[in-house]
Amino acid sequence: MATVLTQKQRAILDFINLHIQTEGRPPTLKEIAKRFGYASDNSVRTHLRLIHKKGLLKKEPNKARGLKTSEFFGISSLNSVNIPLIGTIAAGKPITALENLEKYISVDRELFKGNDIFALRIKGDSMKGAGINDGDIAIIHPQNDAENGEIVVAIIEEEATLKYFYKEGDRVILKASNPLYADINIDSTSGSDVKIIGKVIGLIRKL
Amino acid sequence: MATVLTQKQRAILDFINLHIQTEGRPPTLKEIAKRFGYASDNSVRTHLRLIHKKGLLKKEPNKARGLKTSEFFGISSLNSVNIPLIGTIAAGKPITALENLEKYISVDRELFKGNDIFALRIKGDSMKGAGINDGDIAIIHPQNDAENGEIVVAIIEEEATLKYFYKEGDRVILKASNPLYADINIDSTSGSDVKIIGKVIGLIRKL
DNA sequence: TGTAATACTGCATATTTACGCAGTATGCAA
DNA sequence: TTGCATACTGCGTAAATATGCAGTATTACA
Repeated sequence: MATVLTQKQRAILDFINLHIQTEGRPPTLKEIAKRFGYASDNSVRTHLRLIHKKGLLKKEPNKARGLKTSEFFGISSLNSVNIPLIGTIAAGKPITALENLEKYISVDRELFKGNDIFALRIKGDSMKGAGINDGDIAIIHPQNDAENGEIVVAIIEEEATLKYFYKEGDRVILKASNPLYADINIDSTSGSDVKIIGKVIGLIRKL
Repeated sequence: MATVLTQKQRAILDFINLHIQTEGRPPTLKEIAKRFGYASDNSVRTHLRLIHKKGLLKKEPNKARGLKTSEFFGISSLNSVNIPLIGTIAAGKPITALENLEKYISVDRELFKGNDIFALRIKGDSMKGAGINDGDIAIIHPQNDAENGEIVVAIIEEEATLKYFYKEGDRVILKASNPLYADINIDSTSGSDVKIIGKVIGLIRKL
């Protein structure tokens, strides 16, 4: 008898599990009580005590949201990361600022590795020759430098633009793959408004 | 320029993520302060505010352990689906058979919707004009038909190939975007070996 | 019938936790 | 220099949260 949960207990345990998975934190006693329509959170406590007796719940005393379910949720084994998708660039703001945020998208964490990677909605056809089309989503690793031939994100006149990166001595040349666009030269001496903020490490397209 | 997190901010964000994953709940301000040796939890608060400004952290005010990292925005892990990545086609097997499986990859479920969608590693440059390069991963929705102009996966001589799909009365024409490849006509009367197995709904590229 | 386990209410209190305010220090850029 | 963003301390307070205690129903079961 002592190994099986009653319906109520099962429901409460399920709710706790779900809460952790969706909210990233366990519920409080009051939140559980509210969910099940209990007037007193003490009702919940007796249930929790019983579930605990049956070994399916741990509790750290005197801690806010101290519940732990034994069915350790495998978020650590999660193979995706949510990264911000930047739609438009707001003048004077950090590129990943809230103002620029379109939404979050989920990408495979093995495929696109790195801290602080983000996604950028591409406008225009300057990189069409490289298979990057208008409306595509580029995955960006933030960095200020790159290797020759890599594709970087440059902020030119408040606009994020993709270009091929080439370095010749002290000079940096940004080339579009589309010959209609002129090369951009960045001289280390001349103060330039062009900033390289990252390197393209991947691409996602929705058809 | 603060496009990226500072080292401290990154370390704190990582700690929060790790804490959620290992403990099942976010840390409190004091727990973060203790971890980093701060005497006052207010130090943490300023850091959190800055991380929040950069869009990588949410906070539910007046809640114990109210922090949410971007991993847990929305429905967290439910944000993504794992789909099989098909590397090579083994003769005589269903396309998603184990023999063909390269691995599983995780994709955003909002971006690529549908049951039984799978990923296909693209070989060759027959669709280069459409921005699909050799080595790209195409996201496929299984279906036998399509609309004019859509890109489909056809099995031609035991090889999965991408083609534009066109229908003229009873005839189906498969065109490559690369003019070096001849069109393929499928006549409903003639027994053909060409099979359309799905439609390309998206693309993922690792650079 | 009685008794034990489950299920629930209500209130008071202690602890945890978040937050507001006031201040110091450092590096960096105009 | 001034100004500004980052980095940090310390204190006081209010809200959130857990817990202790006392009690009532209901159900299952011996």
